[in-house]
Amino acid sequence: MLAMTLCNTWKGDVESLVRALSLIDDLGPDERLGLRGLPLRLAHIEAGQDIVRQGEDPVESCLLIDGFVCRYKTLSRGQRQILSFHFPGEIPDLQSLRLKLMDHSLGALVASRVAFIAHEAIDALVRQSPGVQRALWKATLVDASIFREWLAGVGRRSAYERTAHLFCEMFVRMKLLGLAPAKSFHLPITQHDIADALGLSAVHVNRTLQDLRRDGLIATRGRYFSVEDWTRLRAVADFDPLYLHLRTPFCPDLA
Amino acid sequence: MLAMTLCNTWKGDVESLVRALSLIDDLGPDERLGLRGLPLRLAHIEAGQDIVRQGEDPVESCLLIDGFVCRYKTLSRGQRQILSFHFPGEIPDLQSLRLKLMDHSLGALVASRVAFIAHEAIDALVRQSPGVQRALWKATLVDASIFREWLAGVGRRSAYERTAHLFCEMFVRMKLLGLAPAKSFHLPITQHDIADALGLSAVHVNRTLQDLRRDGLIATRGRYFSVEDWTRLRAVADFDPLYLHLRTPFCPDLA
DNA sequence: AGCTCAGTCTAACGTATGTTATTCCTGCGA
DNA sequence: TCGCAGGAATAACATACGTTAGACTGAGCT
Repeated sequence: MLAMTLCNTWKGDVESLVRALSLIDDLGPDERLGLRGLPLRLAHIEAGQDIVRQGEDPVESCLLIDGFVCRYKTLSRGQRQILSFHFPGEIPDLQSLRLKLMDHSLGALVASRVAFIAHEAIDALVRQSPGVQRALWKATLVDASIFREWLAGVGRRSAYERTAHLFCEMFVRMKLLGLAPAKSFHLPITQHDIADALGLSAVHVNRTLQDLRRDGLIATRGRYFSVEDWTRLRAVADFDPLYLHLRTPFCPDLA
Repeated sequence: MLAMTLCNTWKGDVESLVRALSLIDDLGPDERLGLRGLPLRLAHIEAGQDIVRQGEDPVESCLLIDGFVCRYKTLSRGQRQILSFHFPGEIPDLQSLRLKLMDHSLGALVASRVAFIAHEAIDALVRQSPGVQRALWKATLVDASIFREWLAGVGRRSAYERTAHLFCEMFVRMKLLGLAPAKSFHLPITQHDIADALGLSAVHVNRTLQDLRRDGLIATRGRYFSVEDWTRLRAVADFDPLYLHLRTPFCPDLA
């Protein structure tokens, strides 16, 4: 199979988007219908490949169907800062609908399936459906809110707290999307990726993970992570899900 | 005079908003007219006072007319992380139009004049003017882009580079707004504020400023800062104004 | 079974930055 | 003119984290 495959819309693909958007805004039947009608161009992305690059001027945005992607910046001396992680149902580069040039890159951390949606199509939908417009704007604002939380974390939290916070966020977001059935979840990222997300070195992430395990807060097996003590993990991380701006407040239904 | 004064609209106040929005999006005559018609509730904010607080659910947003404000988060152990600085003409809490609860606070760094605009009024304008809607969405996206740049800075740049970068950003943004006539500008912030913005300690900011001065990159006199060597400052900071998403690319008209 | 390679882990050492505490300015109000 | 207070500067010391280098582990491939 080619790296990029062109297909027609398959209705099931856009359901994850509807579900993800419903987490932060109330979608009526018309809005759902409008979203379901968006024309999709399906594509496969290999692990490690970029979907969009810093400086480009894309004419479509990318809905993640399956896999795991991150946004990142590359600085002058080659250092990488990961800005966000994204799960199926999210549109990581929705901002390119309004901002002409990409100020960062979007890359796949594992082999992923994405659906490109032409900006023209989104614009047309948004013009005729204020509800969709509202939901999409809100989605970009939640995005920004997560950047703020990360900024505060990198600026003012210790490596230990920061790492705990990342696990809290990943856990809650995955749980809401149905990607973390119980207390454990599959996060296909390396310690190096975690380091680049938290503004740390890979070595120190390793040390910190060991500390978190020793303290009984999390457990890891391969790339499966599990929350061993949600209450304490959350306390250590100073995690308050307010910044995720969820429509229905998250209640940790854990033993 | 009272701390909060109620007044009617004065047309001049909203011109700075029109000007600021024009930096990132092309406003037609209709859009300008719509913006000028927004009802304003003027207020004075004392230095050090909060305008909105984390956790609140405001029903209006705040256009900064005069002064200098910042957004910040307060973490569990009282540490403060400043998330952004804002100049006259900007609406620092525009996001509260769509996001119910504030995930951070907005505070005045000096005595400031602001104009509150009811969310209802903005919503009404946005419904009838897609152009204004577009411009405001874009403004929140530029906001997010700046958060990303700061995140990359705090995560991956040294204190020296990070401080240089802040001055580059402040200089360019102030110049575009007409607040930095020549190469110098008035930034009414303490070294402590700079520390909280860059994720550093105040002591280290002091050391770093001395280094920047020694190297002939900037000069400071009280709270007046000046760029002494734009080319080198920019190089040290790895500053690329792309992330400001300006409509007309910034050309440093410096000797 | 034996490679191979990516990823994890360990160790020793270096340093950028934080902490605490004190002194020194400087602008401003009385 | 003096006194005051907030901010800037300095000094001595502490440490969280980075760097470099190497050994270990396990999943996939032949």
